[in-house]
Amino acid sequence: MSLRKTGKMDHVDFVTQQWERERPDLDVSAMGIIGRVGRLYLAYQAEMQRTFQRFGLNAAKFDVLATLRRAGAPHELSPGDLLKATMVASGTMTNRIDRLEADGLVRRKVNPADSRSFLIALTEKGGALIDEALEAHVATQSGLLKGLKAEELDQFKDLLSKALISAGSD
Amino acid sequence: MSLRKTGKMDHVDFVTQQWERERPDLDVSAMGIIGRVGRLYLAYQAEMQRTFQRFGLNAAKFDVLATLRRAGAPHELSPGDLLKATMVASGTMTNRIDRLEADGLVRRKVNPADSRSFLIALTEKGGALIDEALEAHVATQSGLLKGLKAEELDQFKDLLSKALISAGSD
DNA sequence: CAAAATTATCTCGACATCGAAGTAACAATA
DNA sequence: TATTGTTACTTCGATGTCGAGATAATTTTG
Repeated sequence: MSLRKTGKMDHVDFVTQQWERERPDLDVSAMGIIGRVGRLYLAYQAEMQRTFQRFGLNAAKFDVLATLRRAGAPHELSPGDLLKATMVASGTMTNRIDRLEADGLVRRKVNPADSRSFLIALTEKGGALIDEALEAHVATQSGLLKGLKAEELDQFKDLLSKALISAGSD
Repeated sequence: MSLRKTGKMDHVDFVTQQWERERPDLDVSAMGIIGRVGRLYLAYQAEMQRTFQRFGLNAAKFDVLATLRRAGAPHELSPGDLLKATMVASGTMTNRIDRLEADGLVRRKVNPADSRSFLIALTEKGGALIDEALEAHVATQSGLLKGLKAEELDQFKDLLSKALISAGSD
């Protein structure tokens, strides 16, 4: 590695520059964007996780509790509903529910409409916890973006939406 | 859930709207950005993984092979160097090297400068594979962004850099 | 109404990751 | 050179995820 990080170069620039030296035949311009999306995602995850931990949660548990909470009263969804909302595999959701149930944050109720299924309901404890954790979470998220002006945030959201469409998502 | 997805609303808009109904006291505007960064990351990962699989690789293996390749000849780094470059835990790197070695894509050579360490070297097979996979990878990345114009890409990169700084990364 | 197909969830083995503790080698000091 | 501290990597147990197959209930079909 003969290149060095200097001046205003971040890690993605450094990698890109290495590729330009080693494989000048390749167009690595897209890597500059996709690489930064990845770094940004990791930075966000790391910071948000700190918030979750303050409430004894992790991203997985928060995800399920928040999904139940924002579904509205009576804060009950079937495992299948939760699966669709959270995009994890079936066994993963079973595991998450098991752990939340062990923590006393949700409980499995019989589903009168379909006894293959259940209703996963927030307990009083779970509801109180997610309401509190959510407030901290949105504060954390605001803090992560506080370096951008309102106009930049609007532009950024537009470009993210366009990028999602370009990537064939949503 | 009484809200419905309609018109040009993506999943993040849907979630945000649920929160505005359930917790109108909270400012969830940051969620619209951070949520999209997350969705975009997942979309990119999913698509890039398809490319890796065509070469019998996954993101973890590609990551290590690419790091060795872009380091330049003789394509050898110590496990510690690879650790720093890839940001995984030490045991994870040991595991990755073990698997790549089992595939015949890298080999552990003695490090003449320090026998606590090794040099992880691309084999001929590994070097040929990563060169080929890399070409497909940059093509995949370009395809993921093809819906954005050159000017939009420039703006997007700037905003991502600003967002990284705002998040305290790099 | 019985049989077949579908649906909803759970089980379980494979795998990747983390990170603390262990082992071996190097470096610094007296 | 003997001791002490540091560094480099591996080991290993805990955790989380995936996804194919198993189980049980519902729905469809004849």
